[in-house]
Amino acid sequence: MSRHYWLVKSEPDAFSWDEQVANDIEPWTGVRNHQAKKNLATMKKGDLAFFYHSNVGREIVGVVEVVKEAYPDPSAESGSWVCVDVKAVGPMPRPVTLAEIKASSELEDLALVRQSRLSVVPVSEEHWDILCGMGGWPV
DNA sequence: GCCAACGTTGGC
DNA sequence: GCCAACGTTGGC
Repeated sequence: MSRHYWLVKSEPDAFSWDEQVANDIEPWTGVRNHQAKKNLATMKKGDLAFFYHSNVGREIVGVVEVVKEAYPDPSAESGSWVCVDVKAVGPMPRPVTLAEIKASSELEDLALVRQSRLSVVPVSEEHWDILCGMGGWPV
C-alpha cells in the first residue's frame, strides 16, 4: 500500500501557508470543480501534499499531510462537495517556483503545468521526489 | 445535444 | 491589465 502525493493550491490572499501553520489542522474547503473533487475523494489519511501559492508567489511553500479523508464540505450548501482536513508538516527549506518547475524538462508532465486551473492535482512519486530535491525537503 | 456567450482562474 | 484555458449557462 503506497502513499499518494498531491499538490493543493491556494491564493495567499485568501488562505496562506502562514495561516495553515498557525491553525495546524485546517479543513480544505471551497473546491467547486468536479475533477478537483474527485482528487479530494481519492486522498487517504497519511497522503502528503505540496502547498502551492497561486497568483501571488507562484511557488511551493510547504508540505501538508491528509489527516481526515473526504467528508461533506460544510461551506457548500448543496452538500454535494467534499473537503479533507490537512495538517501542516513543515515549510519548504527553499520554495520551488513555478518558473523553476516549468524550466525542468523532467516536470513538463506535472498536472500543475498541464492543467493550470485545477486546484487539487495528483503528483507522481517520481515528481514528488524531484520537487523535494529542488526544495531541499529532507527525504 | 450543440454551440455561442459569458465568467473565473491564474500566468505573465 | 491582458489574455488563454476552461467551465457553465442558456438559447435553439
